[in-house]
Amino acid sequence: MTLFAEIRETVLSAIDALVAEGTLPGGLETRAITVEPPRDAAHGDMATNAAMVLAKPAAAKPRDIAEVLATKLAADPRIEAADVAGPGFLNLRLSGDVWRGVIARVLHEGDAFGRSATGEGRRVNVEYVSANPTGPLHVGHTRGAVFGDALASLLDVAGYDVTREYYINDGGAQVDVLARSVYLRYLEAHGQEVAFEDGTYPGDYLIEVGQALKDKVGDQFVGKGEQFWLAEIREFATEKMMDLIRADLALLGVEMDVFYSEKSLYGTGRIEEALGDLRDKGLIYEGVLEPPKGKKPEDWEPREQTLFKSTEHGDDVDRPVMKSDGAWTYFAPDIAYHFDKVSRGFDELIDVFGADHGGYVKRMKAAVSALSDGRVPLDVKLTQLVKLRRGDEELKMSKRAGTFVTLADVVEMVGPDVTRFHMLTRKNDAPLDFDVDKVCEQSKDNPVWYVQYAHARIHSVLRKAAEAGITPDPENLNTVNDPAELALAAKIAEYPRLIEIAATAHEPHRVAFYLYDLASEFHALWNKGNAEPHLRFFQEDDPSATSGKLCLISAVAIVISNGLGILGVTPVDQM
RNA sequence: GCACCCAUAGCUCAGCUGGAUAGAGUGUCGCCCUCCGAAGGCGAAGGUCGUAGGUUCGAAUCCUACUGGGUGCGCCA
Repeated sequence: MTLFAEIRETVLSAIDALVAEGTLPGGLETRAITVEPPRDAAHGDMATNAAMVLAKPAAAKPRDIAEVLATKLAADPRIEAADVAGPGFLNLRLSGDVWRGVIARVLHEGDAFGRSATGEGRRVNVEYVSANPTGPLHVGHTRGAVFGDALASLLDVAGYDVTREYYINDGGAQVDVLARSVYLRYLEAHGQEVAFEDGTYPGDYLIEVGQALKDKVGDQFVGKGEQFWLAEIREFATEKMMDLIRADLALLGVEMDVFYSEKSLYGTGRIEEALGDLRDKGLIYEGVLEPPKGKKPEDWEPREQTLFKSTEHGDDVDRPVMKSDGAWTYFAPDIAYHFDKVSRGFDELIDVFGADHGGYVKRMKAAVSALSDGRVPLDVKLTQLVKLRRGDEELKMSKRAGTFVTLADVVEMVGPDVTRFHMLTRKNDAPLDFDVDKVCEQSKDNPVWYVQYAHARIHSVLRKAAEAGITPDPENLNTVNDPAELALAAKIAEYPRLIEIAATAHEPHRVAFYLYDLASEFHALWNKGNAEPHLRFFQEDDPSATSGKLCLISAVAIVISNGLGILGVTPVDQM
């Protein structure tokens, strides 16, 4: 339980006591009562809206309720002061012992500090990256990979049972294109001149795949028609591409639990089974769709297709699952795939897509809602574009020219830690500027560096103290009592609550912002030591005070390390 | 035409799911910098939270309608 939740319990039992005394009427709804850090620290350590929430049902003035509640709460040893403010807020100031207790707890729990039980062991599946197996990952995929991975870690820390999953789109036309492209490289490896027409992948990365194919099969496909080699090369090339992608992900430290093949859904009855489930629910029918208004395709003709009645589950129009020639649309295997996820017993599903899949969200939610009878929520997180630049120069992507910046390029330029952290310094649904020069800068406006610097600085002090034979010992915590020091401890106390909020909202970027705040406050306290020597962490003639202060900064380092762990960034001890 | 996302300080962005006087970095201006670890520190100015309504004790946050930007819209996945 977080400190905020503990104090909330205290508030609730104070209310119960007031009810028992007859000061407040019984049967009050207390769900809306919150205990939060106030926006302005000058207001105290925590604030509760209890009086305002209870005012109406209790038929009393908020400030009057706040007054009696304040008296009750002030009797608690942990609460030093309870003041009524504004329209009826109750501002609480906690005793120094509470904050010193937080520090001791962090030291005791170590890397378990911040772990939470909010997930209650619920099984959640996070699907991310899922790039087509037709080439190396590029910057866009990088953001999805980092976001999905951090979200998965965040949920794990919050007590969920997390599965990280990659859906391999190896069942559609694009892998045929891949196979044909590899065939061209294969012919090239045999010394032939080849031309890459539109509709093939001209990228250099296929050269070695063509060579590898030659090494494997010799010249048996040369001069043969597609029917002799397409299936085999498709298989061969897809595997090579997945090797490539796995290697790319490894550069970022991303490891999937499950790679799920789209192809495995075809010819195995899985698609038919999933659609059968929808059919049994009366959600599949033959029909003709209206053309989209405004932007009508040139060659629009009304066609009868097999449709999924997604409008019954919140979509705008029904969606085709089968083309007019009887082949499945891409939506059909996706339905089957999500049916499979539901069948595997997940309590929650999360899909991380690129922003260009925005139009796909409603139908996917509709499908999951229908397949699980509303039991399993699906959250789709869209990651917006990454604008990669070096200073004023924009590093452009062009598929036609074959010049696209790959994940490997980015990691090579700035390293995995900087890549990961920076990709998480923006909400997933906001576009991201990634300046490869700026993210490596060593200054305060570079959050990655600033957070790492705080961690390194702390370890530097710890090393220095250790040389003098001083270590952090909670026995000496009573020497930590300056308001500035306790304020830093209070910031640390926010961490577990932040994790719960970020996990519930599926927003890992909050962790990055918190770490920047925490690092700022640590650096500020450090600087304050310049003017006020008693705040310096290393006190020349006072080992016990030093030891107490070491506890405080050790706790900061632990929280930074834990937070960075969620983001997948390695904390450094020196720089 | 429709759907989804976005709009907050000159610039880049936070804002804890409805709370108090809306915050940070950068930029501008003014002081300070013989300081455990240098790559700075303190302070000031800077806002009708895109516009107009609505919901209520209370709105940047929820609802509606507009404006502007992005993404997408039946045999591409």
